[in-house]
Amino acid sequence: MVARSHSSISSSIPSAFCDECTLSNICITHGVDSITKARLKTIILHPTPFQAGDYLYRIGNRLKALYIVKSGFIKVYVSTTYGEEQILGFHLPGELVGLDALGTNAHRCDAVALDTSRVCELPATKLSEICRLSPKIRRQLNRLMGRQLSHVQEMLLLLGKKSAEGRVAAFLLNMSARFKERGFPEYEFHLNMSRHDIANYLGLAVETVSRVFSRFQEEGLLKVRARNVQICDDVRLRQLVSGTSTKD
Amino acid sequence: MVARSHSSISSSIPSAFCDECTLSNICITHGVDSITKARLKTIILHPTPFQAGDYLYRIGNRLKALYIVKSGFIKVYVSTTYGEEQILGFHLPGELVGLDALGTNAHRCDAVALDTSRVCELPATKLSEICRLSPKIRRQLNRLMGRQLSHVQEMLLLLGKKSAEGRVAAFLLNMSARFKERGFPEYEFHLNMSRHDIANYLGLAVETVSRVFSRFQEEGLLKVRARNVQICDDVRLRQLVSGTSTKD
DNA sequence: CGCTTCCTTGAGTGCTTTCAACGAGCGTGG
DNA sequence: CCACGCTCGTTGAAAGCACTCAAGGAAGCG
Repeated sequence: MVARSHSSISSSIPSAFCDECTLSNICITHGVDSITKARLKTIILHPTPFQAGDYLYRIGNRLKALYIVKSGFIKVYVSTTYGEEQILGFHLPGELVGLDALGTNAHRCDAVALDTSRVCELPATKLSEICRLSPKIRRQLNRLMGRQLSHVQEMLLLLGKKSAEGRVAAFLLNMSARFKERGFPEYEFHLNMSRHDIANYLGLAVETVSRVFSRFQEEGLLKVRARNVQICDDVRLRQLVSGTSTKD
Repeated sequence: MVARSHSSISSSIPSAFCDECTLSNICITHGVDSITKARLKTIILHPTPFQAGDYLYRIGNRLKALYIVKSGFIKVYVSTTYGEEQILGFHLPGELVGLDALGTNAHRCDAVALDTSRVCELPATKLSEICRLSPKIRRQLNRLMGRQLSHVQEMLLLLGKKSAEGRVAAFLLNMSARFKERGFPEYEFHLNMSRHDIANYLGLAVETVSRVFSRFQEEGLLKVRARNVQICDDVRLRQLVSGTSTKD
């Protein structure tokens, strides 16, 4: 049976200042010297938490700030004029949100909280100052953009080459790894997003996701109860991801 | 009939120095003051041209340099251990290649020339110096990363939500726009890549791409002769791109 | 308790893939 | 010069995977 005390990732509340923050090891400020940290402290804001459904920013908004997720869960997506949406990612605590606007100074995505979410805010007006502060920070920003690029590229591989089963398996393993990084159970977690969101993210129909979940459960790879997932056979899941599927 | 003098984009040869380079208006150095440009001149290298099939870098290589394409055509792709490949993009003159390594200092893609290609080389060791040179350059680098991110995100939408026809139409219009930016005919151009590459890039089977090309031609949207393409009805192509297709 | 949203499951359709064959273009070598 | 083999691109026929449509169950909320 799947435990039910899981929304835990939403209730982890790092303290307000970097040097005491429980996320510091995966945060942008990781490895920065204490002087710089002190100056960061004067720059970084801590706005009131976003509630589920609140937008951090919308498409077209001028870049106001970059956000580091402290707790909660952020969904980022693009939508076309015609109303189609494509979810680009789900952001967990420790991750930086808003980089999409660095190029044009205007956001090209929507970012919405799926859960009560606390964030640290790096005001855009202070960004160049932050970058001047230390080469370390510059490198960190580059690293984070690089990581984001890398993630999106993985997604391209997923959407371009993998079957429905491969995509869902990859998604679950990815979530698992990220929960683990954050000190949460690796093989038993709560998905904050709806099946609809998962389907959209993976380029599938809702029904297909549902069916794959069911099939995985039948085959003993998972135990699924609503949004609670327990991974029972990560080895086979990994095989499904790498397993060549369709085309090419 | 499609003209045949097209590989022209490979034979445009900007002069070696930025201030005389015919690409300067779309290059990373655009808008930089002359002092900085002079210093860039001392940093930027001009290696001997890459031949078709030559690799600029391979997955895992340490970041040696960023490359600005001066002429030719670069294909960038990831490949999994199992041998699957996913093409991430095709780079035309004026575009920056190698950003994927900024995060980890190691490349996560392969980059190969599809044609004889000249490049400018920004040595990685000089990168931080370049960044220190001017905030303008920093911003340009950010802009370029942002643009890349933005492009990959568009691709996600394409692969996640569009039908085969929509994908091919979007691909053709994208190429068209980029040729136009570079002063080449907008509605008549040569595709340097194979159908196989196009298919891979768009997450389709080769045969599907071929069929869509044929269908488009039958319907008077295109004229296709081998790799030469003439766009006859860009309006309907645009409709095909935005036209909602499958799922969601 | 009824409403709504979310999720699941079934049946049928269809788009894309797969398998297969063929023509064209091209470089090689007899 | 032409045959040969190769890659590339096209086309046809058939199969399959994922989608659409439809219905019903479960859970949350006023």
